[in-house]
Amino acid sequence: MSARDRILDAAADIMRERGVARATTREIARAAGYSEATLYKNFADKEDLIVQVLRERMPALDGLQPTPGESTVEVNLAGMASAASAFYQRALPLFGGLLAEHTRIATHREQMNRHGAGPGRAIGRIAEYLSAEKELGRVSADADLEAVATLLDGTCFHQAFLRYYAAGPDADPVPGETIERLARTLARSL
Amino acid sequence: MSARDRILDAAADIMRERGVARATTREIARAAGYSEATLYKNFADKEDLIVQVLRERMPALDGLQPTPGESTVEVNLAGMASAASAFYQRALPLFGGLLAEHTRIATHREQMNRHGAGPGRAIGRIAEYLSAEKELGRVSADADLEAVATLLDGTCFHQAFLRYYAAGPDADPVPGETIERLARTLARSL
DNA sequence: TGTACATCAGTGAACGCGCGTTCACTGATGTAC
DNA sequence: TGTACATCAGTGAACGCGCGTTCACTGATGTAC
Repeated sequence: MSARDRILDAAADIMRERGVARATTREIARAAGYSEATLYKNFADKEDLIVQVLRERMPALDGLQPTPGESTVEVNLAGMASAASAFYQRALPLFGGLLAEHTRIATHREQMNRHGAGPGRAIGRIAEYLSAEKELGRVSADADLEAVATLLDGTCFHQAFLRYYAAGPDADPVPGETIERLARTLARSL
Repeated sequence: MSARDRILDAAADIMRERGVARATTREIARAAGYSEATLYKNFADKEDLIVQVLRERMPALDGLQPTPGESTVEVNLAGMASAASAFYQRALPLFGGLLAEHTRIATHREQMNRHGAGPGRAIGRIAEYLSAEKELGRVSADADLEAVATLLDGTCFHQAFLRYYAAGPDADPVPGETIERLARTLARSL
């Protein structure tokens, strides 16, 4: 494992646990087992390090692609909600610190746009799935699929945020019962 | 207008525009038209100043109490969504910076709890309204009102977040059409 | 009415610490001949 | 096989700046007698 990787790991850990504002180059280097000078041999500056952590250590958004036609739409909605909220719970501690500085938000936004990622991406995927179900006739023809996707993703984000706010980076996952109630309610509108 | 008030105003402005991380005591004092020493005559330390800004300059959450039985439930839902998303758009620039530091989140959370405020408060109010409509028979008896309130508030929060992320503290409000589609979709489940 | 003193809003200038960043250097590992 | 040199990962120690914070001080405004 290269020094670069070890430093990225340490930086992600510290950003997650102590927050971006308290993540100093000294502490990151120390946690990685290197000197600060080595950190600067691998990254142009602290900004660069943070950007690379966000690019390379951001958790993946998996489990958002149920097979249309299988199981029930409600169950599939719940599955996607579970995946999305778990993703946001892991991503927020890394990502949230950006909000302290607008200039840094801008930098990050460009990175994400170029990378095809960024927040709100989940909405598109959920809407795609629902659209496929519509083709199959499993959701009503006049439902507003985009709105349903927006409601589901937005609420998952918010739930993750509330838990992060209340219990920090190691908060429990959003309870299954909550997720099922959200999915059931949204399914009623489909 | 007291020095204290002027300093709170200046601090709120700068936190909103440049972000909490870039809000230094020097710049706040300068914008308020006082010396830093005066700032420290009025506030114990920078932490204290920030806490007071969050307490005294946090925008109000108004317009969340439609009269049950009036207009239509769908229109009332849209009105609440509009109020909530406008509130979050104004609050996020002040509030968001907290996420950079977990210790500061904790301090703020205690303040808010003691104050009876904090995020998620809107959910209760929306659910209350829906409950009154249920009494009046304007929403179906088996609807999950708590879930509907959670979906509405969460999505407003997320929409505000997405706009803040995309366009900074002076982003346009969430479009009326978006809000209406969300309200219409949720109304279908009621 | 004048005098002596207390109070208080406010300040310029400095202090010290923490943090990002850099510099000159070392020791190990190729590599050419 | 040995020698001379290049390369490269890595470091200790320092530098300088920015920022939060404090200190000693000033000038204006009561206030008692």
